Amino acid sequence: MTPKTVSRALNDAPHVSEAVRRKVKEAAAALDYHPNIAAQSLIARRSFLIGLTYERPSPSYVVELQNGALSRLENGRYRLVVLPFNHVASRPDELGKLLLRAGLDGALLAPPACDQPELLDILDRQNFPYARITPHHDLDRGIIVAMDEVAAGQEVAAHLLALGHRRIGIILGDPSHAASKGRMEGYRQAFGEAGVAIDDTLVVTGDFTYDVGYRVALDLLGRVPRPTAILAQNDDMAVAAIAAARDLGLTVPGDLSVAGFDNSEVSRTAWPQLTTVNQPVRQMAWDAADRLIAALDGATEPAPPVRRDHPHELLVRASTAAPPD
Amino acid sequence: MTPKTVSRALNDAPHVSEAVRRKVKEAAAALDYHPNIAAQSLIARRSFLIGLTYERPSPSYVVELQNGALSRLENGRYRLVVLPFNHVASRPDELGKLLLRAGLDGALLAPPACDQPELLDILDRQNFPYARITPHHDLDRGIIVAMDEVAAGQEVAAHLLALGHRRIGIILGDPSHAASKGRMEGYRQAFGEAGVAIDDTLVVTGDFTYDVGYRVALDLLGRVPRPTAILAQNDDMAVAAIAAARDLGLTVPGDLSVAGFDNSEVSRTAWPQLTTVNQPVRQMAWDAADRLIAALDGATEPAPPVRRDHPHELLVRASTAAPPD
DNA sequence: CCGATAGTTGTCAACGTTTACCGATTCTCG
DNA sequence: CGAGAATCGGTAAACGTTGACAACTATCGG
Repeated sequence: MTPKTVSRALNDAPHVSEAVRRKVKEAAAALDYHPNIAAQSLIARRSFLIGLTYERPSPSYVVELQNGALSRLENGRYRLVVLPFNHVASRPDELGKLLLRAGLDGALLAPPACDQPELLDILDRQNFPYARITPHHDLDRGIIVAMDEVAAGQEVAAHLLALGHRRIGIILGDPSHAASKGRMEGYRQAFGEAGVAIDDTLVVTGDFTYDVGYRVALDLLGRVPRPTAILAQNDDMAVAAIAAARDLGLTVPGDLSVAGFDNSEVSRTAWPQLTTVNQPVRQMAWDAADRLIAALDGATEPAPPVRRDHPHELLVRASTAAPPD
Repeated sequence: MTPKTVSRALNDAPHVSEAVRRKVKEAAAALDYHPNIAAQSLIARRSFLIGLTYERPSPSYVVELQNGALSRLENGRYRLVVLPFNHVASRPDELGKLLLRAGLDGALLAPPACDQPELLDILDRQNFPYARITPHHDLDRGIIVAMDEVAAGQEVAAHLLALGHRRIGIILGDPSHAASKGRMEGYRQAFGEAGVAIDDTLVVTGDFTYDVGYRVALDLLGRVPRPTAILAQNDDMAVAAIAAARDLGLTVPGDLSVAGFDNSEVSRTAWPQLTTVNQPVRQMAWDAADRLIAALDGATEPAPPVRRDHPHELLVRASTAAPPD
């Protein structure tokens, strides 16, 4: 029995009698034999590894991302390698090298890596396949899964405006994440439609983390007159704003309304529960993995990079109400 | 110039003149050439992949685990493959097959996989290297990193007892996690030392999640007379207990003290901030990765499986106080 | 100027699997 | 019953890199 025969039997290839195939499979099971993946990779010129890269994210976002991708990968041959990387914006070339050197078949790029043209250039130069999750620039490059961030931002801002708020503080996320700009653009639209001017002095910049969110929220709440509502660009910063309000003796939503973004776990465990926008991270990650794999498997044609939008949803919960008289 | 020479130059091996080495490196950089990892793996008989497996965990725990492991791996040749797996207890053999088939050099086993003897048997049979993070059984198998969970449980329970609480509700974690038993053992010790009997009717079982924690906390708080304190076996369930108390119109810590476990992010963003025990997850994951790699690299001697304990710390914050009169 | 020596470069085989191809056997059907 | 087809098993080569070892080339002392 040559190795060739074993290979054919295990791979359900033709030219092997059923009797032999069964015997081989039994023996393989008994010996816990598994074909050497390195040898398979060598000949197939693929590693069956997919990378996932992200940057200093809230834990629930990362886990959703991973679980979404993994739910597509499981029961397949592909494995998921995690490659977090900080400060992509300052050195996209290093991340590029890291990805190329890691021997991956392709990668899933979460923000802000998905919006680094330099990084995309490096990857394109080597024909390295990638899927971008919620990118905002260069929407003609690579596989793209997205949501309509502008519309989502518009909806949550319109919600506050409809409740009667006029003096609204805005906490932006990390400026290197393009999502930050998209959501802000949505706020702008909503204010425009309501005929309300955005007070630029009430727009402050955070970085999506609780700690910085708490600091800038304290700052906002110290203004005179005080804002009656805060729009935070993610839930962590929104929860921080609630904590800051509480520490100043304010009640939410009585004295202050707060709205977040993401529908992360903390938005539900917070008190009061956060009004937020559901970002379908899990589904987007699944879709990104699905389309990346399709591109890898049908190596012939690189599948048209059609952008696909996933639906978002405004979730009105207990942290927003009409402004105090 | 033969491939051999290129190999020697890039690997800083001897027998290459500096001039050639420099030229090769320049050319490699210019062409973005990277040696094929599959071929290297084939000859080295290693994949340079390390697996990380865990089960339905709180996001912050997973992220800490990953980041700890990754902080050891970065700048090295090893890559981290994530393999979450649910219900290990019900089918340890499947997880074993998954790990063996994934072509890994070794794996980090978080709870509850680290405590499945059947799984360890399967891995041992194939001489598959693994490091166990906070295991509670078979403490003579494999590389082990741990913390003194019993002592930690004892400290947090002693804290509540010292404040004067006598009617204390206990919310256990998922029974398939051995940590659940270890912490409970610590509670028992503290009660014993204080000469207080544990009221078994006030011991309820959760599964480490917020939702189930909320449900069982509501149940506990409905008892007559009501407990004056709740010991939850992790922070998610503790935060759920606070939410349940609030929904019943009780104040924390005025009417009810609540203590958690883990020092997860939510324990700091909750209000009031949680009294909890810091579990050095990140450091333990780093250590586990470090020792696993040491074992893989020094393939000759499998490094004595010395258990190593990492220090925990009781963090007294705002969610605990003396019981109401 | 020659031989020894150190330093450098090249050749061959091997890692474990699969693809391409070939020969042998069995089967089918006129 | 024999020709052709279908099926089965086997051999050689290839994937890209590295270890072992052979060969070549300067350099230096005598």
